[in-house]
Amino acid sequence: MKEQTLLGGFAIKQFQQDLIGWFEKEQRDLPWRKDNDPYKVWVSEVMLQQTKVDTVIPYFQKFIEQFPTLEALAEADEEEVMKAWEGLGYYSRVRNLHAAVKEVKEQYGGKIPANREQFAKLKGVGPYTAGAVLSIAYGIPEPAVDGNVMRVLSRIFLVWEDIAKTGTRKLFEAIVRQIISRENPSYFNQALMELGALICTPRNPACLLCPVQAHCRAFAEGVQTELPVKTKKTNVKQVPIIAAVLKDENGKVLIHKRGSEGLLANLWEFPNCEAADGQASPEERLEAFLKEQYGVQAQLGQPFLALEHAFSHLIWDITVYDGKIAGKFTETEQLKLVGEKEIESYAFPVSHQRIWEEYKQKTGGLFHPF
DNA sequence: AAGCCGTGGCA
DNA sequence: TTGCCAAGGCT
Repeated sequence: MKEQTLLGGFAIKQFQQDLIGWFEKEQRDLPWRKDNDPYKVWVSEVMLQQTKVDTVIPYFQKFIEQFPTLEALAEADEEEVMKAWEGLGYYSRVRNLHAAVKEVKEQYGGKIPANREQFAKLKGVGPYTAGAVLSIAYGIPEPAVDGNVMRVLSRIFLVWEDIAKTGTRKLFEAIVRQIISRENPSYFNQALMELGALICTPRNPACLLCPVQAHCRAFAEGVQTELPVKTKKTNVKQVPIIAAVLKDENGKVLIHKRGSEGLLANLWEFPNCEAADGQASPEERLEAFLKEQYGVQAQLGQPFLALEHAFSHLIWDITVYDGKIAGKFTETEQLKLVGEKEIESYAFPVSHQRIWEEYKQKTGGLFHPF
């Protein structure tokens, strides 16, 4: 076995002691570490997926205040839950969490299952989240392999596999299963991640302060900055977007709810479409789109804002017009006219929050009849 | 398996 | 300024 080759001569007990001892002394005081309530641990782990601790803290506190228990979240309205996630990104996380929590309430009597088989079946619960919640909340010795853990272990055991590849995680899980503390799997897993966040960082790891320096093969060979191996691919394409803040004769604003799949699913937005490459003028194109897709007769005014918004895989170049709604149309669940005050209770992506902020400034928040 | 899915911070 | 990165999961 490859793992056993890797582990040859490795002082497991001493490593556990050094690692956990350091964590007991140096761990950060974080809001989700105040107790081991499985629900709160779960919420924190979902929020922390691909998201920095500093970003998560205020969201976590507000979320738990608003939905203190699994039942409270299960019974909450979708719109309210989306709003609580507004600005955090990766919005399918919260949709899946909401569905999963309902599932736990109905199928497991509100108790989060204490085994990987059942827990990992829930929506949005993958191998990492399952291991994290099971070990932290229930003390079960399951691996919780995230980016931190792969980085730390790749250095300690000199693993040159590409961590960008899907299958590589399993190799690290196999290692963790052999070295995890059976006495305190919670601290062991958390310590590995905390070490990755504070000491064994991607660039300039603080090896001189590292509690497990003596166990680290990368440090011994002076190659810690070459690990982990991670292939990158950046293929970001630009997408031109035409958007509009449209008011009716009463000064109400038209907003649209995005579909339930894909980018920014279920979030609200100001009506917009992709700009054509050349041909028709942007104004005409958006007006035609509004008529065809929404049955809305609109008359665009002037562009008042141009902004660029970068996602991980694409860039929106948005030109925003003001304008007015000319005729009647039918409001639906996805297409609403709302008052200026009411807008703030809907969840918008950051790019459209910016549009609204800018619009309010330009108009002084007042109705103007063009 | 590889591409999709957000956002803000930092060198 | 630009690219890269952060406690991943889904399809």
